[in-house]
Amino acid sequence: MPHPVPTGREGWPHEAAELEALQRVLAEEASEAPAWRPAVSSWVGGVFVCSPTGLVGEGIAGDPCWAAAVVVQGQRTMASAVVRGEAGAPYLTGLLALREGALLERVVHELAVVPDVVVVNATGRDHPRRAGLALHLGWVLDVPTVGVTDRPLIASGSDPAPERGSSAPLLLGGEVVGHLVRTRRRARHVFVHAAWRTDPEAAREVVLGCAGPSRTPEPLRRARRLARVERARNEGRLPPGWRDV
DNA sequence: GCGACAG
DNA sequence: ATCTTGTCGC
Repeated sequence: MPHPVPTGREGWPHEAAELEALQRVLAEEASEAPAWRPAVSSWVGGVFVCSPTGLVGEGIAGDPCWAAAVVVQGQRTMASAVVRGEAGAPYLTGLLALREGALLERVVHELAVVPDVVVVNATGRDHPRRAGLALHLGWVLDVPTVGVTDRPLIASGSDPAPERGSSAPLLLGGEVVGHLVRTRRRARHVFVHAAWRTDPEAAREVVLGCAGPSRTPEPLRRARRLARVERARNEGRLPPGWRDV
């Protein structure tokens, strides 16, 4: 039987209490959603949001923000989009969706193609209500997602071996919610999060499958680059003689 | 009560 | 998130 769809399908509540209630529902739906498995040559999306140069701390609602999305297959960028928007709220732990969610959805909808899976700079199951922004975005878009962050939210794990490709489980209570993954030899590992329709193993495969020479997975690295270049343009900081590539 | 705490 | 970009070196 059909699930009751929460909040009249808004997707991105404006109030903390409403978001928290939605997150509890999403955590439940994520367990019931059909599992997705990465294919050999998936079209992998990456999305990234950046804030104004010089902003420190959590910011406020209305802060200008830049969001970019790219779709990569192999080494090639197949599509990209970048938008300027406003933060929906300050950054508050566990409520990142309030600040960035709507803007992320917007930039993905600007893409000319639909990626098979999207790598999001946020957590997934590693969250107080088991529904971080990466998972939430996948639910809104109806596209599988994986989270990649520099640190965990509330989960933990031990250091993987120093060679590229090694990993260690990311644990929350007794549950594996992702992996610590070494994407580059001797570089600090990244935290890889199971999110919308992805389990920890699928998430790990997606990240290693799209990892290039850099520590940051290629789709995410390219989206970050694009967002920051757009920010520089808007702030009038483009280096003299700058050419896009 | 205090600190920690995705971006 | 931001501070910092490409560059030289292990």
